[in-house]
Amino acid sequence: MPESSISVAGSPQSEDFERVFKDHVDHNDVSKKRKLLPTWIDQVRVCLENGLEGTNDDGYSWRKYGQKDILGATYPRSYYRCTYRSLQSCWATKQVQRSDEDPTIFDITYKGKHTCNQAPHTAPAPASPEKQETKQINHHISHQQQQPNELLLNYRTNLRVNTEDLDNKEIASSFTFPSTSFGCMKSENQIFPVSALINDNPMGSFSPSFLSPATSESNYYSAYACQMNSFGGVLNSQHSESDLTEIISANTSATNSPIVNLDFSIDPVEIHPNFPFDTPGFFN
DNA sequence: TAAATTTGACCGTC
DNA sequence: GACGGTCAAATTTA
Repeated sequence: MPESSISVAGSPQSEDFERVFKDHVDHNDVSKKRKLLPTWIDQVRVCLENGLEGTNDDGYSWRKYGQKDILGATYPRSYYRCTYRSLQSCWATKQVQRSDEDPTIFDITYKGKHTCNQAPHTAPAPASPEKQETKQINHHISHQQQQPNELLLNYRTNLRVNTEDLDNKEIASSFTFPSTSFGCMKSENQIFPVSALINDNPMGSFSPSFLSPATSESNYYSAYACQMNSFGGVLNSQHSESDLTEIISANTSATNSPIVNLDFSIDPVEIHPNFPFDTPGFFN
């Protein structure tokens, strides 16, 4: 799969996105007609990067089955279900909603667990729907005179994990951060250096004790503030509060939940802060 | 030609 | 009746 070749860690799930999990018990879906899905939602915010295709491949094979214009949303919402829905009775679905505020960001909501045998890392990985959207995006961007700041912003990553209602502590075992994606993490009002959280593991990982502190309400963690860019710097946050307030939780399992990887395909490059990005021809 | 996508219609919920 | 989610026929793609 192409994205594996651009992955720092070589993970087939390499994605440079903000992934947040929501531990959500869906008590409302009692429709008779509609399939009852497992009661968890895994919501992801994907930031597509210029020149990165397949950044949003979660390793599963999805088939698009619908698209709807959503009230108040600029972009339509796409509906996907597992390719092996019929073959293996896998009822996992996901919804992909392009962000109004930042078209390079896709909000992806996973519903239902994958019950198919397709492991993410062994997936045949046909062009995922996101890939195709990514291609469209990239095509679009290629026709824009993207400003340096926009470029830089494309290499951002921000992540928040909500452990509210975190009955399922499994999230800790499946949730990993790459050490290269950000330099610090914020837990509510506290900033934690990543180095304090991630030890020898090259990919970094949350310890259960970190992810699952007290069971107080709204005890979310955010790995947002430090937006490492490909130029080796830290960007100032330019996200709106709505970006920050995307609270998601996951009631997930280590086996079925797409593993979070925040990989960047471009190696960090040391560039002087005063580097003239506006030099003609530097950005094409 | 099989598989995937598109898209209008249908259905359930609010 | 509006809206979101799903179905399924038509169309496109590999």
